[in-house]
Amino acid sequence: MKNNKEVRVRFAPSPTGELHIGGLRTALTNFLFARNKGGKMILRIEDTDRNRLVEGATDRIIEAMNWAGIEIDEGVCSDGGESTCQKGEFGPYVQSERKGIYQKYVDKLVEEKKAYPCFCSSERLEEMREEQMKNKQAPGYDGHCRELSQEEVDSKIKNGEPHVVRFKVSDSGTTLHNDLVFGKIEVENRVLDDFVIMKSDGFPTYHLACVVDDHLMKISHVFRGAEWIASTPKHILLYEAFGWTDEMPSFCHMPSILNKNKKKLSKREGSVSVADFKNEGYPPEALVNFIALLGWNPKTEQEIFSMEELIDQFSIEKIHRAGGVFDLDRLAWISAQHIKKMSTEDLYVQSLPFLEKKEFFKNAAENRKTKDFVKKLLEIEKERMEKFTQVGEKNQFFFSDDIEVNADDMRWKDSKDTDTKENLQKGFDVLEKIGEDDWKLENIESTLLEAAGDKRGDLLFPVRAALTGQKRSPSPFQVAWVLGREESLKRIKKAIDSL
RNA sequence: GGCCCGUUCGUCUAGUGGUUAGGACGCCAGGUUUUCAUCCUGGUAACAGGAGUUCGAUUCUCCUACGGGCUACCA
Repeated sequence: MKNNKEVRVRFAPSPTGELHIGGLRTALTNFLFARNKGGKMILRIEDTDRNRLVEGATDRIIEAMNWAGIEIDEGVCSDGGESTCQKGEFGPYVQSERKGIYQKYVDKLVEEKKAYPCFCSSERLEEMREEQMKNKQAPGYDGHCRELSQEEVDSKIKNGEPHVVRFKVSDSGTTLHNDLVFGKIEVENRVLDDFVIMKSDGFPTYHLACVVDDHLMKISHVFRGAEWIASTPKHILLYEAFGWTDEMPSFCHMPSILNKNKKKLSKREGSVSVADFKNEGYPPEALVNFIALLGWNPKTEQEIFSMEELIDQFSIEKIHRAGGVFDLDRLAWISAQHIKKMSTEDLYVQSLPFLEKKEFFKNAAENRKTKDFVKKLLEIEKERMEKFTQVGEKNQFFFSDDIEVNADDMRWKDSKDTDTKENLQKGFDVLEKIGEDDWKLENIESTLLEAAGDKRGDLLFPVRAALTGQKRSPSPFQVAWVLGREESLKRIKKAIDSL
């Protein structure tokens, strides 16, 4: 690979559904590399399998990438609305719009006898494979149509017989490629069969389309999942057949992402799409951080990264080979770290949609739904949150007007109800002296601590319980601060009266 | 079955021809603390196995095992 070549990488998903976690990793790696090298990031849509198309999938893939903060310089993009657009000089960037281009290149190979039409029925192919399996042979095309005479081919085509085009793979020799992550990978050509490059519906297969496009779009580096390692020799053979080996991109395969039982991540095991994680309330930076660290390591002890830091520190040499297990515990921890670092304003903006879905929030009084109130709540929940879906969940007493609290829950160690009552009254008295304007966290804290003296639990515990109605909760200072003077005093009063 | 790839604590990983094999998550135990959470300290736990090379292998080579991928007119 010439190092003066402009870095151009592409993420090339098929629009068959939501963007998968594995897809996100591929997209992210492409993006990090492009940004690190000052190159271009291209989005190409590979929709040559007409049977698996899912309507709207392209939009959802772009949406997921946007959410994750992966930007596209060229190719298919979102115009901000419902539909997609394309930008760049190497378009179109949607493969179904490039049918004519592929046809031209396939014709060229056929002309040069490097490829040939194949009329074998799927039934025959299936039988052939069964037979091969039975004889413990490697299944593969037997070359049946390789030797068809020109007349036979012409007449079959004239009769409109359906056919595919196969690439002729030599029976001898080996194909070698130097993978940037896995190193030298050598395969004997005889284990490769004459693979299909053009399907009977006139669409190219992945192998052909991807090679033609990567060449025409001047792609410098191909980052893709390890599942493609085995077919890379086919692609190299194609580059050779076209005479494009000089400008062949570097191949860089990424280790697989596995689930707990070390199998390739699949839907059965729970969330696998980026949209799932978004809906579960993980901040995008957290998912990105987590995914970046699966199969890549900065060689330092840093664990928490912003996108900028990832771009800055990315390098291919730090990608490793073994597959990695997707560990939700670790994601949760990384997510908590990101949330802790967020500004309260940012946390508010991101978690509000989740809060608004909750019944306890919908049913709350209007003065508990204000931005001011929610931000105060978030200020104290920031330290306890792993994902946005948890917002308010453990502290619903903030939103409810009649909380119930009983004497047992307010009892500090083995004190008596009369002690509880006394301490609540004491708390009430000192808090009442704080004016509305002075109702600040520091003031509340210092006032209560002063009143408590060296017997903190005796005062603080019942006050906290009276304010929350819960056995566990944030501190009485924080709760009182969020709740406000009036409501706090009201709750303590109510608790006193209940004793 | 064939081909290709991989293998360090349960998980993510660092690392070296001679190290007490390091960090992080999780878990456990302590501490701080009014409870919860945060935070701090400590603990737990790994070089898949076998040969070979070597004075010495976790590190280099080979074999085996295990795991994964591919083996489609899917990508």
